[in-house]
Amino acid sequence: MPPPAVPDTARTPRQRYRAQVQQEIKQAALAQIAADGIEALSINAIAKTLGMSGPALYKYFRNRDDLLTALISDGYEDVAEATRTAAHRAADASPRERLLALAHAYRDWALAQPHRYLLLAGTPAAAYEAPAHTAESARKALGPFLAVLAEGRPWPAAEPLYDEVRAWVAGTPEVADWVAAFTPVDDPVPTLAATVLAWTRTHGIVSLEVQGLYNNMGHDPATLINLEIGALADAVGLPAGT
Amino acid sequence: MPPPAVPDTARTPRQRYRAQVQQEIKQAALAQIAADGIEALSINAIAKTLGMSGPALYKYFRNRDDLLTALISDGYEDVAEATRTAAHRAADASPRERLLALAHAYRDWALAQPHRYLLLAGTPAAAYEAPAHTAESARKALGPFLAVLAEGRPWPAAEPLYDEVRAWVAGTPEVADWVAAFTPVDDPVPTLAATVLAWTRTHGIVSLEVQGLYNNMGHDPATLINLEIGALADAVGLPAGT
DNA sequence: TGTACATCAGTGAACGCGCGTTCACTGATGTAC
DNA sequence: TGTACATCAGTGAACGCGCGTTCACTGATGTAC
Repeated sequence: MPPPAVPDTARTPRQRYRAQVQQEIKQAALAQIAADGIEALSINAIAKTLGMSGPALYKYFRNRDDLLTALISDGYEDVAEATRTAAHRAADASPRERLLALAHAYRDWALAQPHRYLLLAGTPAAAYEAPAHTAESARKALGPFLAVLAEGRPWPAAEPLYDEVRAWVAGTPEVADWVAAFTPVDDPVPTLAATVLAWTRTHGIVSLEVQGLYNNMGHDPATLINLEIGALADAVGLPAGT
Repeated sequence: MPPPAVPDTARTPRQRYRAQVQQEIKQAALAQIAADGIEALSINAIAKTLGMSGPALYKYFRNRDDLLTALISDGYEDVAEATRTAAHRAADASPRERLLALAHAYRDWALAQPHRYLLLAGTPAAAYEAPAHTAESARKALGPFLAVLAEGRPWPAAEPLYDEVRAWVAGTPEVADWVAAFTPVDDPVPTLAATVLAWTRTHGIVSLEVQGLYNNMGHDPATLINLEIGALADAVGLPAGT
């Protein structure tokens, strides 16, 4: 896990220093979660590993919940970047292959840092209330799926789902904007529905794998990705040739 | 949530009393988890709600981890019973409808008690080590799926998965026994593979729903179940007529 | 270039808290004869 | 039926612990003139 770059918005030395310490705190927090789970996340323990006193962290985060929120936001950004990168890297492949590449990128991200994946998709922390921008962050990660699936055609069996998605789009303009940002498709409904399906299938596989529930079952989850996402690509008629 | 019956193995009054208090402790623990999340599970707090002193609980569970283990085991038993019940209730329906009934039963169980579902399929507790019988418990919940899916035929696209599952069955005799216990099928491989797929698809939908990640998306997860599990039923050729 | 002031990172002491767990005990319930 | 003993549920005191968070402070860094 490479240390995240300090944003360029930090102009003055003090701002840059501040941003850097903030990153160090988050890294230490992630290391702690990776080692002992989310319930072990402790302001005091983080401070100790950084060689600071506990109260010093309050100069950087208002409280424990704030820190947790930052970690989750970062996670969404990071997985979104992972899928975006995969999309760029596979830009020349067939739509079918691009879709598979996205699903595998999602899985690879989760496997490389399971504790972060569980931060986003595990048991929601009771005290933690998802901030309003969570939905938007999730959309970012799914955007590349939209762009690929726009090249498919409607799947007749999914008609009941289309009806529901149609009402959703009609009622929430930002969703239509989101689709438009990723693809200039006429009717966003089949594309959106297919994206929900791709997300659901990928998540189903990845979360069972990350949680260890596939243990002692003899299959490779990558095979499941190929099968399930491949079947979805076929269902919506994504071209497989170059 | 009806109070679980005290097992009949408790013969003497003392044993019956003991078993009953043990159930009450577990119920109080679940209530606590439901209210404040798993990290709020506390021996002392449970004792307080039951009007006992903290140390008294140590007469019933060796420690906090033991209690957690019991809750998880109970959860597996309970969801297994839910799918079994659904299987019996739908015994006269077509195989396709029976499969859908199982998936909906699994979802309904999870929605009725999300905190318990997350105990089984959420973020694994760091300190908690899954006991050896977890895999066996999970199998019980999936057994009814096996029984229905045995009535399907191989799905050509799933061939790569079959290869992996074949090796798994060959290497672990108890899996073959498990299949045999639920259905007298000749070649267990396609049935097992289909069961893994049914589980994965159902879990993908249910876990996103329970974790609230479908929030502000306008679809009914039940529609997704029908679509995804229906598509699987079609892929393996489960008869739809009566 | 030097001085006066403002900003702000970080400290150390202190707060009240609830946690899991142990221990020696009391007193009620059950058992053997 | 009565007595002696064993079992065992439950208590209260005590342990050491680490937690999140507040507060008044020091001292270094940056800014204005």
